[in-house]
Amino acid sequence: MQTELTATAKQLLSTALERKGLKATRQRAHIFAVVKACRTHPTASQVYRRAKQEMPHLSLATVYNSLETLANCGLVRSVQLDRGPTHYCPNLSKHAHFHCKRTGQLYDIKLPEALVGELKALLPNDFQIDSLDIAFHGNSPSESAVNST
Amino acid sequence: MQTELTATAKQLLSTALERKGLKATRQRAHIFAVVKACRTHPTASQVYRRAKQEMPHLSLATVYNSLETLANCGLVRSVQLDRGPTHYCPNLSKHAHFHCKRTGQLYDIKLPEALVGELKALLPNDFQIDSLDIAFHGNSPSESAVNST
DNA sequence: ATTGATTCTTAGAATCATTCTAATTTAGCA
DNA sequence: TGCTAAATTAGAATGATTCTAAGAATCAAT
Repeated sequence: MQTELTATAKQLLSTALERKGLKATRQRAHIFAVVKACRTHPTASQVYRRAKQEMPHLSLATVYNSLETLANCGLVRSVQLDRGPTHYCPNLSKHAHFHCKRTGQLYDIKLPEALVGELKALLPNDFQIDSLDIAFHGNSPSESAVNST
Repeated sequence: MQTELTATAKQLLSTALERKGLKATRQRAHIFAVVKACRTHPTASQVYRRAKQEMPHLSLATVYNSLETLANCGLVRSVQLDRGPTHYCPNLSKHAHFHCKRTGQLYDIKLPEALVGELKALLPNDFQIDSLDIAFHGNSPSESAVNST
C-alpha cells in the first residue's frame, strides 16, 4: 500500500518547513505521510519499519531526525508515556491522551479551549507557556463492553 | 548533614509498604528521606549520589528499585519530562508541573480539585482513571522563583 | 539461637531508545 | 559545471534503566 500525502498535506509540510528554513525532502515527506496514515501513535521504530517498506534505504537515524524536525515545526506531536519510547501523533488539534495500562492503547481526548485557559491561568502570569501535555492513565473498558454499545 | 525521617513520615512509610506486603527496609527509608529532603525533583542518579553519602554501600539498582516501590505505594510521584531521566517528587498533593526549558527547573503548580474533576469529565464514563499527569513547558521569568504548593 | 523460606540488596552485565560522528549524497545557486 | 550548505546514512557511542545471579537480612517456627 502506497503511502501518499494529499496536495494540501504537501502544502502544509512545505510551508511549515520553509518557515524554519528547512527543506521538504523525500524522506521527511514520506515519514510525515506514514505518521498521518497511522492511528496508533507509532514510535520511531514503528515508523521506521513501516516507512522502510516503500523506501528501503531509509535509515533509523533519519526517522529520528525527521520526527524531531516535524515535531519542531508543529506538524506532528510527540507523546511521552512514562518511560519507554516516544510516540508520535498526527492529530494537531488540542487534545489530551488517555493511556490504557492493560492494552497500552492511546486515545485522543478532545480538550476544550476553555479548560486549557483555566489550566494556564494556574500559572503566575510572567510564566511563558509553549506547550501543555495532559495524560490520563488507567483502563479503558474491555472489548465486549465497547462492542455492546 | 543527616537525613532523617520524622516519626510521622516513618509511620506513613511502614503503613504504605505493609499494605502491599513490603518491608520498610533501611534503604527504602533512607531513599524516602532523601527524596523528601530535596525540593528539586531529583532523578535516580541524583538521589543515589546524595543517599550514598550516608549509606556508602548503597547500590544504584537499589535506588531504582526503591524509587519504583515508593512510587507504587504512593509515597512519591514520578515525573517524566519529555526524554531524559525520570524525576521524583515528594509532594503528594494534586499538582501539575511547569518545566522551564531554559533552566530545566521544575515547578509544582497547585491543581484545584474542581479542575481535576472537569478534566476527568472529558473521558467516557466507563474509562477508569488511575492517575493524571499535567505538564506545562515554557520559560519561567529570569529571576529565580519559588515553588508554589 | 539454628533452620529454612522469603524478601532485599548488590555489582555488574545487558538492554533499549536515542544521539552522535564522520562520511557521503543531494539540492540550490553562483 | 562547480561550490556550498543542508540532509542522509550506517554504525558507534551514550545514558537511563532493567536484568541477573549471588549474597545478606529478616522472620517464623523449631
